[in-house]
Amino acid sequence: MTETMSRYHHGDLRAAVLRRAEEVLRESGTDALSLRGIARDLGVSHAAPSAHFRDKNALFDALAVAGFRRLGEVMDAALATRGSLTDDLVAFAAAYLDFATDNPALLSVMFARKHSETAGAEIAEAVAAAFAHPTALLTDAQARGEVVDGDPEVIGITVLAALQGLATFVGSGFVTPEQSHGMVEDVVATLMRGLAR
Amino acid sequence: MTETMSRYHHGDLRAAVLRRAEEVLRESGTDALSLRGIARDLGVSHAAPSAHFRDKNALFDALAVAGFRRLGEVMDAALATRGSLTDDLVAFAAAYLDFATDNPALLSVMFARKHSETAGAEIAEAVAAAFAHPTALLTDAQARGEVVDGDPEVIGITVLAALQGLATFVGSGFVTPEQSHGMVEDVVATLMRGLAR
DNA sequence: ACAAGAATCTTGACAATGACTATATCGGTG
DNA sequence: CACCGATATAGTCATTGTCAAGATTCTTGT
Repeated sequence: MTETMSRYHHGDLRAAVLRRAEEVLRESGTDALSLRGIARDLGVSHAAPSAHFRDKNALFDALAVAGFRRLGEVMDAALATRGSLTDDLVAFAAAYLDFATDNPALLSVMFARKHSETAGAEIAEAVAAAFAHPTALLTDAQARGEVVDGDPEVIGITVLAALQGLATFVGSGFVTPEQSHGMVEDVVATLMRGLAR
Repeated sequence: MTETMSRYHHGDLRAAVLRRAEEVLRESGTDALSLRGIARDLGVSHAAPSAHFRDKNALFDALAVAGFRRLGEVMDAALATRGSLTDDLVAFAAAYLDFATDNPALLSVMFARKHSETAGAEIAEAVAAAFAHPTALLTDAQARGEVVDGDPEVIGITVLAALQGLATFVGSGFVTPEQSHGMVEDVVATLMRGLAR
């Protein structure tokens, strides 16, 4: 599985393309990403990736799926050891923001608005899987009576939206990663207590 | 001021370019936006826009500034008539989400992570101006004792992040505009009451 | 009024990219 | 072992962003 690097002109492209694409995304941003550039970096011909990705959008779709898978793993890891609900939420939020800080370009690709219809379903599945753990965290707490009654969908989306919004602010530079790190606990506390006095 | 359409080959480009760019953004999305295409649509030579926008990024920067200006106007209008804090927040949130629904591509340009350093300051200024009204809404309420004590920065960012996150979900199709519309009141209520029981 | 200079627009060119077609090579299967 | 699909290559094309001169319009100082 890991023995064939590129003896000939064959190998496990697709995986290599995805890996390299994520690297470029992390190191140089979205618009530094080109199919030809990746092919060049991997030592294959400029049209080789087209055998695995019909389109550049297909590559973006695959990157989005992979991104949500990894984000899901990160959040699962953060929620492996359970404490109080607040502690769990802080850990979850910190993990989300760390991911956003480390992969800002990937995150914006994940939430881009141009996924093909066919890939949309696959992405939606990956999203559901990624957010399954955190939403379960809330619905469980709701079942135990630690969280307000109400549509779990609304509650979950509100929390996730707050984190994604903060991640967007970090990604666009309006909030520094340090600021976001320092704010996580207070933001979660604000979400828990609510605004009203 | 509005008399010179384009008798000759001169006119008020820059404004025309910005206007057309926003149209393309709204109608066809970000990657359908090309300098040459805009020039073509406006009947000028392909390099004409370069006199007003050094770079394609410079155009994006200008679009971001214009976007935050318009977003600020929209929010100001929504907060023109004040009611209860909750009502005001709902009106504000609805206006934000309407803007996001009507201009998804523009919103992603506004929060893109590649603003030149020089333009960064101008954008930051526009952002501050746009969010001045909503944040004042919260700090005023805080001063009147209607909102929890605590760092106003954190409280404001939490609310704005929740809206921006929801806007992102709408923009990427994970939440439909209808759903977001139906959720606004509940989301604001959730933010007001908090999660904890 | 008018010449000088700045601002704006045009034309031409170039390299890079995404996408397409035709062709060659590899791997597995009957 | 021949066949065929999957995979990779080479070649080509239109489009795009960017740059460099050069032309045209507007402004400004005198």
